[in-house]
Amino acid sequence: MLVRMENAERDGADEDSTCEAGRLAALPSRLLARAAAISGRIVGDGLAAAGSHRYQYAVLATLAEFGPASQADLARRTGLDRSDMVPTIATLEAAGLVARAVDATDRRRNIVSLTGPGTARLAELDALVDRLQAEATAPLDADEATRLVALLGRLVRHHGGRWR
Amino acid sequence: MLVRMENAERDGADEDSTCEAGRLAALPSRLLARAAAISGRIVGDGLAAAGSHRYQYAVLATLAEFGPASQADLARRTGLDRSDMVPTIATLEAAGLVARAVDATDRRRNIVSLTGPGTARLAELDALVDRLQAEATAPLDADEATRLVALLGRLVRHHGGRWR
DNA sequence: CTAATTTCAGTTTAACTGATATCA
DNA sequence: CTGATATCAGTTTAACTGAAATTA
Repeated sequence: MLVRMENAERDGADEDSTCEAGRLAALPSRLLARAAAISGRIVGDGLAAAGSHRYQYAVLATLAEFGPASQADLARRTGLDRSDMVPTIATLEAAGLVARAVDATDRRRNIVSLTGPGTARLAELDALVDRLQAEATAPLDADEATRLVALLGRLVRHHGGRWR
Repeated sequence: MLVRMENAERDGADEDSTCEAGRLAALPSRLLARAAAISGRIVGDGLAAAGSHRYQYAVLATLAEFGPASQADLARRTGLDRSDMVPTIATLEAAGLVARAVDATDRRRNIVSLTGPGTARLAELDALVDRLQAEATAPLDADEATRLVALLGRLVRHHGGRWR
């Protein structure tokens, strides 16, 4: 399989000695790693500047979409580790953005739910994240970004749909 | 900008409670992170099983393409950190795959060059890496993988062409 | 003097592991 | 009993930082 880029589709930036170049730069795994690092930094910094964190955003967005859930369910739905869930929920609860209550029907579980302030906060963060995603996928237009998402989605789903 | 996936282009895998789902799963930054994690694990494990490492492969491939170079030049061309270069080169030298010699015209520099065994080893690793890239980009066909690489290449080049 | 190179020692951070207590 | 949950403490690893010694 040959998936290297040769010289097609350059974006204007010439190679220089302070920038990696060559066959290596066209390997899918390396491009994925760099694109992930770039987008991760943009989204992480943007959320941090707004006083949040991608773990928090993942929890809030998942609660809004699926409704109240135990921490274990949230971990599965967000892809976060169960142990990283604990301080994330604690921070959100301290900020009044979620409520945590022992499940009366299964007292092992905490039922986590969005509060009113949490819903409002999520609306702000949704708008912010939309801008950050657009920044992260620049210079692709909306159509190209959609194609990228479709390709990545198929790749990720093919490889088991889970992290480990 | 709306770059979410809705329900189009599913790959056969239905959502279940042990797999993250929802809007979140269609965010470019998250898909990039997961695709990078998947391909990084495939390539890293594959190289490890062959007794190598992606840092070593990056150095060998860059030496083959650009010829002998100082460690600082190799760091710039590969995108590796100058400090991670040191043990990488040391390991390659100990295995006889590269030679390291003080540059007579600038005694701060080590000139690193491929040895015969290094060239042979690179040929093996090139074949291995090609297989691993194909595995990492499955289930995309060659054409789709090329499109993915083109999109990622434009994204990465737009964001400065460097890691930091 | 400043600036580049190699090297080392240590930091940071996300992601993860293992163990414990609790409960179904 | 097994198995799920919430929690905590600690590990791992890549990526990075800062500084020393050397040389241009």
